[in-house]
Amino acid sequence: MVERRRPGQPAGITHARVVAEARELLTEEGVDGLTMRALAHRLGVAPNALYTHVRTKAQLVDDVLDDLLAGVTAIDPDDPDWRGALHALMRSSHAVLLEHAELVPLFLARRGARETNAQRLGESMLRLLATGGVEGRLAREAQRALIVYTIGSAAFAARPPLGSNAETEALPSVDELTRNFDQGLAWLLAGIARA
Amino acid sequence: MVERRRPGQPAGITHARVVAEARELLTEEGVDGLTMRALAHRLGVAPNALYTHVRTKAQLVDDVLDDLLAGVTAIDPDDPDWRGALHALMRSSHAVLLEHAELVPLFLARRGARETNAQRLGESMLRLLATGGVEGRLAREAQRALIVYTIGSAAFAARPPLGSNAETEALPSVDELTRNFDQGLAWLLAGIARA
DNA sequence: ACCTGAACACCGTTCAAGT
DNA sequence: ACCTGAACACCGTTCAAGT
Repeated sequence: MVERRRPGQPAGITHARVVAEARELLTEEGVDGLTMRALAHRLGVAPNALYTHVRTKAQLVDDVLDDLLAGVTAIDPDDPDWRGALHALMRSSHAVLLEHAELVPLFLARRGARETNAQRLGESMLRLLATGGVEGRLAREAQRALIVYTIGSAAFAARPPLGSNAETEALPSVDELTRNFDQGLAWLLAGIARA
Repeated sequence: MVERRRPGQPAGITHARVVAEARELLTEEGVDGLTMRALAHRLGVAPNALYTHVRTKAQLVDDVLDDLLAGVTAIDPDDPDWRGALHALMRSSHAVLLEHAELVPLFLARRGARETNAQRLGESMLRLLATGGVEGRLAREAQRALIVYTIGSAAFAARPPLGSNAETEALPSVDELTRNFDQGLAWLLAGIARA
């Protein structure tokens, strides 16, 4: 806390630490609490020190999201049960995004932040669709529809912040959100499979 | 411009004017340009004067979105071709949301801003689904899936702001966005109809 | 390269006061 | 009720400088 440091004295900050601390700050204080200044304070550093490790706040948000996507359960992209594997992949993505649902709308707004993990997932999806005979333009559209539905569901599930004035009308549980998600996903996959 | 006004002198501002001006500001300057201060400036008024007509900025955003939804093409909620009518309804919603796509992620984040126009649309959807024999819990889930997909598609289509550093890789046209949207919607409706 | 102090150019919102 | 002036408590980011 009282750590005095003079200019030039390194504080042991890395990009990974910034992202990890951002995630913690996010879960504790919500999306409005995620500010560069609060993040710097947590790391025991001056606000502008962050700019050594991160280009902008928007880029940081992208990095947090992609860090989140690293937690998606791996599947076999050549699983002969392509529809089952695709369902599992999207379900895991949805679950992982729910962890920071508040952040997801920002993700949507930035058109998907094509970072490494997101790209890898996209490729797995195309592989599975190809196994099901869905290829070319149609595969691209199926991929887009699945992504939109999955990210959209997570964003839609974003809880209002704790001190909200919204009627306390028993927000749906994670379980219920997942069941709802599953149902729509099944409809979508059924449509795609018959294409 | 040089209109001097003393405290108490009304400026002819109404809630409707604030919303309308917000929409114009939004199309001209994008979502980052939509600030209370810029909006007040446009209306020739001090920033805090807006708080006579609007409770918070978040509420204003909700109002703008609902104002937007007023533009959705009316359909007959008892159309026997329920699937066609539902498709048309969602397509029109999608088109209208594309007008301020940048704003849509905020809409998602606020869980749908249940204002009057949004409610009316939701009821039409349930009516049409009932005509198709989809009722009760399943109807609720179909409604949710359709809304998530429609709003998600619009949000996903949000153009990066003009001065973006994103590779200028020929962003999809509105026509193409609509075709893509239609394809996924058809899949979803096919799945729902077979439920 | 990595950090600090200070500053710039903003925000949304509130408060007290005037008509 | 409707507006103003002034202020509060913040923001993200940049610049110059120090090691």
